[in-house]
Amino acid sequence: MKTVLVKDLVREAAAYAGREIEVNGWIRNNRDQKSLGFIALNDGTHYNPVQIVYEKGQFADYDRLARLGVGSALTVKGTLELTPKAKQPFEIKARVIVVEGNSPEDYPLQPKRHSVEFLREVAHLRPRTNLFTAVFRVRSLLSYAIHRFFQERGFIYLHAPIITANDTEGAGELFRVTTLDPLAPPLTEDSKIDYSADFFGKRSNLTVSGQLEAEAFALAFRQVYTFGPTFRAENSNTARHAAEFWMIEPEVAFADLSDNMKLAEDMLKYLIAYVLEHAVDEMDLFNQFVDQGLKTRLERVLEAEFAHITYTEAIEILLEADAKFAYPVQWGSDLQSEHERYLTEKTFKKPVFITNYPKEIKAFYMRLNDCGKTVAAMDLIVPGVGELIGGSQREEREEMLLKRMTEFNIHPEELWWYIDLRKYGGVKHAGFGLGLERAIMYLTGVSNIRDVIPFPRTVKCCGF
RNA sequence: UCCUCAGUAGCUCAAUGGCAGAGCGGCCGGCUGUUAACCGGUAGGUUGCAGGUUCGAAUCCUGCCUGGGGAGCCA
Repeated sequence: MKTVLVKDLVREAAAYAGREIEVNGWIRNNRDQKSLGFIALNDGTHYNPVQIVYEKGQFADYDRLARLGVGSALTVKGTLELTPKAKQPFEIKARVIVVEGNSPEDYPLQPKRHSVEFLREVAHLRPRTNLFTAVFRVRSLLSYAIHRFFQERGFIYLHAPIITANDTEGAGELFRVTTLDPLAPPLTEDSKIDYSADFFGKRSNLTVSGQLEAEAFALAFRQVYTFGPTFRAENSNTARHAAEFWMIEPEVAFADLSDNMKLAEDMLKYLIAYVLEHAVDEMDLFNQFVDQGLKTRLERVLEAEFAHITYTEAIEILLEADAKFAYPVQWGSDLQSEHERYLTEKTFKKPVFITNYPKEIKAFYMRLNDCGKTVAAMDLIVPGVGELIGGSQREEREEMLLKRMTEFNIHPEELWWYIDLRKYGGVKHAGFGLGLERAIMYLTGVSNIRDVIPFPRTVKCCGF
């Protein structure tokens, strides 16, 4: 007999009504009475478990079935019966129950609410809980939706390298990649580590961004995006930072900053709509147990035009704000978390693009505006999460790029190929970075990044 | 890295200087088709670790460890 998946039963229960079927899965809950018992069995294909009914008259080993623990794996053969008056739309009246894998009484998950902190300690079992089932199904759906969005628009998917020797971007601390013996590395004449003897013949590290490589491909394919793991060795201990996370970085040739923002807004709305449509049960769970304003907020975002303000306007709003900030507001300083939160949660109550930041507080590759004081950068900040997207129009003028690199103390010879892109058919182009995990947090209301990554890597934490 | 709060049964928590407890889960029993079922019984503790104050410490003090929240940095 072919095993039927619960997701198919849910979709066309009537077609299976009265028929003998086989299902298998793991026990979420098992309760027995004098003459019959009920098992909630989750087979991994659907948010909801299927109810298995077993009757004493049918099973010689009824007492043993009644004692099966949560987490046990079963194969069940029986008849599907529609139960329109009950909480569940259908159930399976069992004829045969085979115990595939027992789960003893020390199984950590109970049929009750657990704290997310406890569940992090059993990261190998937490995907069997309602919350994490929902989170990781949404993570998968969202990843697919991201590919769909870009592929539908003709973007080329670029696999940017994971190991690089670009030591110049300054986006956080780097994880060194080396095959040298840490106890006895080869030394140069002046007693420094001789990286010319290392695997790549130079210092190398895990990527902190695929953007520079994406620019090269954008100037060949016009529209590209990267989607892959990114690594930062920053000693930051917050609910929004991980050492290993996934980033999406579109890059578009012949595009300026306003094209860039249009793309970001279209993308975010597409992703929200996709998840609301394809993860109905999961979104209901988040809305009920995690963040009660979630669905309403996301639905409003779909209809709203995102706000657009310049950095200078943001400073003016904050200076006039009726709020006390721990950090002073002044033109030239970067916006603090509290400032961003005020703008997106109090002033606008929706996503806000902030553009044209002072050149001193942004990266060297961002295009200098005509005023000479600001660069064509944009950050998208959203309620609850803060910065979700950071991007810019890139500096396509070779002379200007070299000048900016000098200001940032970056040696041109280390990025000779990046400068070449300006020399040979350089055009205006723009792109941005979206943190996948931040997007999941925004879409689910889950407030800790460790709870949207299957096996999170953070400072002092690399278990599993 | 800084600030801050917490750590008591498998889980969630109570006990604030004087006998270490409850709910859930586990185990045993009962039960009308249950829905995180319900009812009864029962087992389960080096109160994070080390030291100190005290007649007496889960409770007060010091150090360390672990975790949460916030900040910096950023996505």
